[in-house]
Order: sequence, then structure tokens, then C-alpha cells
Amino acid sequence: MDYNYKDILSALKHEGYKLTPQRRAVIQALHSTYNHMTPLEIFEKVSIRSRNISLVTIYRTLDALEKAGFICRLNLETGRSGYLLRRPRSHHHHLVCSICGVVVNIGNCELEELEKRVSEHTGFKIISHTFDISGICPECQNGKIKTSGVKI
Amino acid sequence: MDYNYKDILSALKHEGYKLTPQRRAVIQALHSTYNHMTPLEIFEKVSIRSRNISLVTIYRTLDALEKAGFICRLNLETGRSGYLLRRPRSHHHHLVCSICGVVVNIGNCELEELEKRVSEHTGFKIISHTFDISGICPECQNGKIKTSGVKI
DNA sequence: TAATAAATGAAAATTATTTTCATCTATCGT
DNA sequence: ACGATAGATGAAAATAATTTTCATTTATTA
Ligand SMILES: [Zn+2]
Ligand SMILES: [Zn+2]
Ligand SMILES: [Zn+2]
Ligand SMILES: [Zn+2]
Repeated sequence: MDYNYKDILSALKHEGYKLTPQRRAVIQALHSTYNHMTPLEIFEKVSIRSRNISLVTIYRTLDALEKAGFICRLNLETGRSGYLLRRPRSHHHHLVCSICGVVVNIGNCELEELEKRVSEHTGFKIISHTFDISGICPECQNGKIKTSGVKI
Repeated sequence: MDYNYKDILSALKHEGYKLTPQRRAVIQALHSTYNHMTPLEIFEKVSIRSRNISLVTIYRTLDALEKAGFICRLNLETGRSGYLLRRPRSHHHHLVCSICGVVVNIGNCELEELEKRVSEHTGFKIISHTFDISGICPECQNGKIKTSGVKI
């Protein structure tokens, strides 16, 4: 089952966060797309509608949302961070288009078995794993590039 | 089959790079450990033996080594980069100790099959994948912490 | 040994992110 | 609705990683 805009607002409030217009705007921006966005991109997107937010607040809001588990952070190849709304509640991974930045969630992670074998073989106590796939989405394969800049 | 110090020197030379003392020192530092290191850590390590290198040169040497395929770059959780000598020539992944930073190479990547299924399911043309595991190595589980700072 | 393309280092520039601190405001109890 | 207050915001400065610039040095090759 997926999170949605209302879920996030009420859960945030429940966790003691205030529902400011700035936070609503950031959540709304994340909710409006399946693309990942950097803090700066979110700032630009939000600033189109209201000049009423600063980049610092974007950073702080993303921190809060990440701590509360409502967004996924991508470690971009550039060394920067990309964020997107966390839609599946359960453990999952990301398939990211290198051209337009769209993200498809990959569920049914089958890596626990591999983890177990690695653990037995090395003696490591496993904490976590990361797994990301990059590729070209069908639309970009057809040349229908939707965004201007090259992502990732 | 694994790369070693001499392989790298001669291959670098073959690719047109000059073998400067600074480059030798960086390669030597990477070769001397199975831990990953940040550029700054490499700088500090190399600087103990000779005051004859600057941090900029570390960055430039790491760029060259990465382009030439002789080192692996880890996207650390902190958003910084960690580097280590690339020992297996073939496609592989990394199991990293969160405490001491030691890295174990995981060969026999079995993710191509998963990639194929994802591709069929989403229509994406797959370019690449990343897969990293973090955990606690046997020595750190026993409290034998070798390095001072917490890595990753 | 001389020529030269490449490499180096110091310093400045760039960029992402975080911190500081004074001001503002969402929320809650009255 | 009103006032108190903890928490949130924004401007500006601070931090930190990385890259660029440019004058000087050096590994390589003939
Ligand atoms: Zn996700
Ligand atoms: Zn997984
Ligand atoms: Zn490796
Ligand atoms: Zn793989």
C-alpha cells in the first residue's frame, strides 16, 4: 500500500511537526511527480508558485521528511542527493532514467538470500544493502525527452 | 585474476600517464590496505612519509585512476567519496564494514537475471546497477577496532 | 642533454550543505 | 477568538568538498 499526500500531512502532524505552508509546498512538489529532484530543483519548482520559501527550508524539510520515512534519498552519481516521495511503504529499490530522471519503484527485493550467503561466507553481520538500477525509460528511448537537463 | 601494484604502474604508463612520485605514492597507499579511504585520508596517509604532495594532486590522481579503471569509488552514506584499489578485474560489488571501513569484494554478481526481468517489466533499457552491502566485520564484532574514527 | 607536453602546487573559485541568530507563526489551552 | 510558546523560518555567514587557474616544475623521449 502506498503513502499519499494526506497520509504524510497527518502523520507528520502526529509526530509533532507543524504543518507550515512551506512544508506543504515541498510535499506537494514531491507528490506531483515520479521524478527525483535535488533540493535546488525542489526550491525552483516551489518558488514558481510562491516566492515564500528559502532553500534552507527545503533542506530542513527534506531532513525531517527523510527522518520520518516519507521520502527516499538517491545518492546521485554526481555526489549530490536526489529526493522523491516514498510511495511503497515496504523495502524497495529504484530504477532511474538517466535522461529524464523518472523513477520506477522496484518491489519484491530478492536480495535477502544473497545477503545471507554473503554473511555466512565472510562472517560479517549484515546491516543493510543498497541496490539501484539506471537505464533509459521507454519515453526517452523514443526521443520524447520531457525535461531539459540531463539528470544523474 | 586481480590487479596488483606493478600492473597498474605499467598500464598507467602505457596509457600515456607519467609515473610521478606523487602518483606512485597514491597507488602505494591504496595498495597497502583493503579499507576504503577518502581523498583527505589518502592525503594524510601519503603525507606521513613525504611532505611532497598536495591534496589537489590526490584528487587529480584519483580521477585518472578511476578513468583508467584501477580503483573503485564508493558513494559513502555521508555523500562523500571513498576509494579503494580495484582488485578483481571483473564486475563485482562491495561489502563494507561500517566501523573500520574494511572492504570485501563480492564476485559472482547474480543480478543480471533480475535486471532482465525488470527490463521486460518496465520497458527500460538497462544501463547499469549498483549494489553495496554494509555490515560489521568479524574483527569489529569482537571489539578489536583497528581504526580510530567511525567510517561511513 | 634539450625540448616539450604533462603534472604539480598555491591560491582562488565554485558548489553543496549546515549553522547562527533574530524574527515569525502554527498550535494549543484558555 | 486570544495569548503563550515551542518550534519554524530566512538572511547571512560558516563549513567543507571539490574544481579551476595559472605560473612553475618535471618525466619522458629523442
Ligand atoms: Zn523509493
Ligand atoms: Zn533490497
Ligand atoms: Zn571493487
Ligand atoms: Zn552486479
